[in-house]
Amino acid sequence: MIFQDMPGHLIRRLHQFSTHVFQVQSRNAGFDITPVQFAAMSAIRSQPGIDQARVASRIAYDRATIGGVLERLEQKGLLTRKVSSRDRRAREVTLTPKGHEVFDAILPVVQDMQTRLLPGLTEQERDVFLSLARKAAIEIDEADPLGRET
Amino acid sequence: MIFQDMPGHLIRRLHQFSTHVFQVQSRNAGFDITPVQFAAMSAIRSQPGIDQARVASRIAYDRATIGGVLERLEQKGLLTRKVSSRDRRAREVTLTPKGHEVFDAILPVVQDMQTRLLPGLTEQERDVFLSLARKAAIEIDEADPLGRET
DNA sequence: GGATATTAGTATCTATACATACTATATGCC
DNA sequence: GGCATATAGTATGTATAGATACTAATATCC
Repeated sequence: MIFQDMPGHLIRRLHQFSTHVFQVQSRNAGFDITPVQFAAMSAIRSQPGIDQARVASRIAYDRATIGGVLERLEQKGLLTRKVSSRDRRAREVTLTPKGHEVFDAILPVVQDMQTRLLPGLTEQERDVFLSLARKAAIEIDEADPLGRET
Repeated sequence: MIFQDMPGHLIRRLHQFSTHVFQVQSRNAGFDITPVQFAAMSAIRSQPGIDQARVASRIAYDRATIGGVLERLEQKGLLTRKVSSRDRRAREVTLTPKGHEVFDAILPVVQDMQTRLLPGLTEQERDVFLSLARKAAIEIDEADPLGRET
């Protein structure tokens, strides 16, 4: 099998393009937000006060990576972290007003770009692709290699 | 749209799983090779003496990343780099005998794992998914955001 | 044939991405 | 309660991943 046709390479290529589009669109809209940062903010917005470990498992990253991501978001003033009173090991994360502002502003940009992540496919083909991707993703979540739980 | 259902997130999840499987299978087989390192070796094997920039464009990476990847492969004794006589800026890359050995040994492992990168899909579904992925990848190559040329 | 534009590789910088190990804390069990 | 175990976050180390800028060398154009 030719390397360029291998599933692994194809998947990587799609992912690379996906992050590329995100970066370009995000910057064009005047933001300095990465895909992971957006994902983290999305998780925090839907669950204010969530702790870091749960942010990580929600969006399927490891704790170490998310620690750094949240630190940078805090430095940008988009969120706050405070030690939980129930569990002094945990840090509860919440979006600041500025964080909400930025998220609300970038959300439509991110939603718009989703249709451009699979160029050259018709809407039907995209639907087929995505439903198969969802099916695989569910299986991956169950095997749980860095997946969620909870 | 729920974050977990967004195309961008699904694609990232598949990519993450794909590299995870690669890492595990590669290690289980006794190798210490990353997906990019395998990709680079594959390009070099099919074109001995290729220069670094072409390795990068063949496998759709930027020059800077590939520079580091090739340096590490050289340190492991899997390839050699020598300044081209035709173009003193370029470095011609070739697999060493050890490099060939390692590549030949890991190739079947990599080919085997390809069918496991989309768990939960039937063979037919996988074929559909992959043909759509290929279609999108071709489009991406033409737009050429970090893509090949040549 | 010399100025100009391109190109190959590297250096630098930022941000993932994840394994592993370590500290502090919490929980379970007896 | 006291101890073994598990968990949250951080620290450390390695490897991408790519933007940007810089140097050296080549190609192009007049």
